[in-house]
Amino acid sequence: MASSVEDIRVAVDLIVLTLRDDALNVLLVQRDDEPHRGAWALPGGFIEYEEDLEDAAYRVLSDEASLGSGAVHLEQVRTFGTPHRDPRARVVSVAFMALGADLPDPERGDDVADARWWSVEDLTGIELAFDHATVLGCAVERARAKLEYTTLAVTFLPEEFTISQLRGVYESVWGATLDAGNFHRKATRTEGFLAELDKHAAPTGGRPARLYSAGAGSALVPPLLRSGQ
Amino acid sequence: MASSVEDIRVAVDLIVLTLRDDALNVLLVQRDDEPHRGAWALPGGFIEYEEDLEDAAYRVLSDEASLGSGAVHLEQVRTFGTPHRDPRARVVSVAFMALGADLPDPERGDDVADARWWSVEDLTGIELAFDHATVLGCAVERARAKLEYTTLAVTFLPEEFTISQLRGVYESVWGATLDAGNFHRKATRTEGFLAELDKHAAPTGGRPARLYSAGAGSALVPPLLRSGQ
DNA sequence: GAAATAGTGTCTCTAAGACAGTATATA
DNA sequence: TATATACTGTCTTAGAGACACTATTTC
Repeated sequence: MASSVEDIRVAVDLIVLTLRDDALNVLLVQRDDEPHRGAWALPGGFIEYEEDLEDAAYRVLSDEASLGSGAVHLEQVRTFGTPHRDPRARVVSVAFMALGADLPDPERGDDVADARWWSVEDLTGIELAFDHATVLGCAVERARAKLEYTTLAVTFLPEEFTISQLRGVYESVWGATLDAGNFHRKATRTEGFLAELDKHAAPTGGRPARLYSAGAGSALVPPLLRSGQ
Repeated sequence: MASSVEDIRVAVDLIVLTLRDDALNVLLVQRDDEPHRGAWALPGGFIEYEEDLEDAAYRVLSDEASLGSGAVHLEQVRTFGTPHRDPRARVVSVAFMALGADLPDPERGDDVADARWWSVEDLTGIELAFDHATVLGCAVERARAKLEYTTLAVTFLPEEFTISQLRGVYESVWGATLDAGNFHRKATRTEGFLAELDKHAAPTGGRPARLYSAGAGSALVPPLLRSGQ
């Protein structure tokens, strides 16, 4: 039987990123079915006929990752649709990146043998199902790049945070060390990045740090570039 | 009859951009069928079962826009898939942006009443078919942003070009005026942007300009920011 | 010669990086 | 007191913007 356009399926794949122990982590599920049974994969699922792409992404987040929509920033990354990327059928998959703070350990969802957080760094060498290594790499690079010229870093932090925590986001995601003093000046003097609160964090063996929340802006002008490090 | 996932179709839409008379132009086709008969739309088409997304984009470029693949830079922008964006069926459309130099006037393709270049600026106020105004806006903003931190501007120019022509690309796409002297210094001293040729352009009433070709780099470090204008 | 376009020099100002110094907590 | 963390000040340097100046062509 010749396959035709009616056999093309549309899916969403999710790259759920959070910080755990100062390392960028991604949520993967272990496949319970062929193909790639037992391999780790990005959570994903087919879209329904009357469902927006974003809604499908939130549904997968809830079903496969047991994460509510409240605490995450969701953003489309790219669409992957090369024939035979899924051996069963032609699947065109829209990749979404979801960023959140302190995301919980996932419960095991449907059609999934296991689900857990992986440090992105530890994943080099581990083979993922389908083309998910490419998809993951694409999303991680997007996140790294967007820290430079947007306020995206705050989505990895709780509502209230310190400058040190914010610097920790940059250091963890970029895998670089930043000068604490210079970062402090840059973060506090870039308009729209932060909103200063009249509160301080509980001290951790030193001077208590002032708390901030996310500012009104979304662009960082001028940007906070990696290159100069 | 209830619609199901078998009725979802995947398409590509093309935002073909070039410069004509120092203005950013986009190629639009006039629809010959309902819905939106007579309205102007982005060229697009459904993907085939064994066809990569990029290949489908090149096919549409050739069929509907009568443009070969040689002279364009093709890049995925975003995927649009909100239900009812096409009233006939559920269509998930992957938007591709195609940039080229001196693209010719299109011949009229199949299923199309007319096809022509529009100045992007002149299009404000004109209603496009489907959600194509949003798609176009998304692509134009992407192109504008990528001029800042990539060498994408050279894709709007022929193989050999002058610094003035390159500055003209920035000025046309951004709709801004740049200082000629400062731009010259920035362009020639940013590593990887340009390759100096041992040739000069024919003079146009002044000192003949040196010719350059695209350099080996794709990133502009440090970037050439709009914000400071 | 004037006019037009190309390209360079120079001054100022912003902001990044290096790093020393100060502030405020705990032990 | 020492130590740890948070923050601020200062110096140097890179690079952007403003703009004057020189270079090379056509008319």
